Amino acid sequence: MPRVQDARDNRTDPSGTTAKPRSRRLPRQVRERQILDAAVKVFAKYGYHEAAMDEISDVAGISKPMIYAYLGAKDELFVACIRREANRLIESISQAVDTDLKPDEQLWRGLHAFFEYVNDNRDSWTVLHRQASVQGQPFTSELSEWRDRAMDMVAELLARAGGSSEQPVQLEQMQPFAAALVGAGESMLDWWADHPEYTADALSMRLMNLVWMGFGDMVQGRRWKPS
Amino acid sequence: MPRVQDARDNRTDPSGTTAKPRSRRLPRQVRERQILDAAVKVFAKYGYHEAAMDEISDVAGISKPMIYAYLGAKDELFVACIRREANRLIESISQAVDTDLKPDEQLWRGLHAFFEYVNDNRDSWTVLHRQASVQGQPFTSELSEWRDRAMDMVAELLARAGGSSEQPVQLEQMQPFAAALVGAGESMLDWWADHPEYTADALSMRLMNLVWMGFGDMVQGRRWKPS
DNA sequence: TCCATTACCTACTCACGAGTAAGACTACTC
DNA sequence: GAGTAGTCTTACTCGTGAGTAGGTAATGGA
Repeated sequence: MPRVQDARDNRTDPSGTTAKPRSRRLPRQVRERQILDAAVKVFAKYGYHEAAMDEISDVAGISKPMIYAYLGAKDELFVACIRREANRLIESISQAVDTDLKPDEQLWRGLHAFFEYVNDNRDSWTVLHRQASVQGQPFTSELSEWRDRAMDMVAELLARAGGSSEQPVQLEQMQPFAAALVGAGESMLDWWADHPEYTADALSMRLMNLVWMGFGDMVQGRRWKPS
Repeated sequence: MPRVQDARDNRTDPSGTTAKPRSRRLPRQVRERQILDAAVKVFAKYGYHEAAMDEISDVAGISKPMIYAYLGAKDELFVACIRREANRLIESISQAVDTDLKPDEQLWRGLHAFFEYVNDNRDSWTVLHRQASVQGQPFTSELSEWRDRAMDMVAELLARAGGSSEQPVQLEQMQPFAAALVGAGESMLDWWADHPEYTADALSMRLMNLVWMGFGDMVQGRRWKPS
């Protein structure tokens, strides 16, 4: 007769097949990080709706009520993910951009940092980008907010590039261009996923050429190069 | 005592509050169109998962089993929407592009047609674009397929623009640029939703300037104009 | 060694929504 | 006017998964 009663205690699991032996009694802070890590992974894999809280708790190596206790309901958890990952991404990019550099160089550094971050943090990016659609209201604002922040950063960068001290460019004027640029980057990233033979370097260089030189110049063989 | 028994017959509904008096016994073809119209509307409003079959049937003015009888399960219905709307969009654009024109002019017409289509068919566009994320497997292929078709169209256009008859450009080379361009358009469109004061004309012109002249040129005051 | 606190669990409930069974009604044909 | 094909409905089932009730057990301080 197979062990029926109480075979659930993974501390004594003899098979070694249990995915993650749960470490016991860790401080809240540590657990919260583990939960967020797991949530990002699972949300990236399935998207918000298909992601099951049960799976997140599994991956985190903890039971479901802990998630609710520490980070709240599913949508709150999702918002927490967005917040953390958005901050990380924006942080990475703004660190790469030195405002003392020439405008084109700034743009180049920014783009490059963007591509590198995404390359190194696929799940993070997927959660931020692939989920932008979920329109179920509660966290929609949170999602568009991070996007706006990113957009503003780019718009500012473009405004610095386009204006002089005598004749500054309206930040607003730059907004549609910023939108286009961010979207172009995102889309190229998607395309990259199916063509991994390219490097982050090569792709960000192409994007830089497209937005800085324009296709008209490129057709004639002119290229942008980092100084 | 309020009417409890059999108050459901909307043919005799006296209140006038019934949303849509159901027209009765229409041929299959007509119903299918109505269902697809309703589905596009509801999918656009809520996204795939949040959209309820019950609501679609309501909006279509028909009962739920009819949807299953005519167009199959939810995912099949969704695929049918994607297919129809993608065809309409691509049709619109390719009609606008006359391959006899100069390459930049072709590009301009294409962009313009794109912006106009989306302006006139918000729901259609939303379903195609905002849902690209849903990774739940069944119809993912359908979704990426239409995107690939769009991308190929653009890549071809760019290849024609960039190559000469002696030295043709590899279609493949154009792919990352096509991706960037499509993404830029999509993103600008999103931005547009929050800034309706712009016209389709103004925005497509900006995008054209960005991708054809490049930001470097634009900073110096050079602009692209339609001939 | 007792108590309070904090970490942690199993085993539920309960709503929602996809999908269906079973048949009614209409219109057309022969 | 009986049969048949196609339209259309109500009223269900039933799985799934978010969220919770109600506890146990480890830890650290008094």
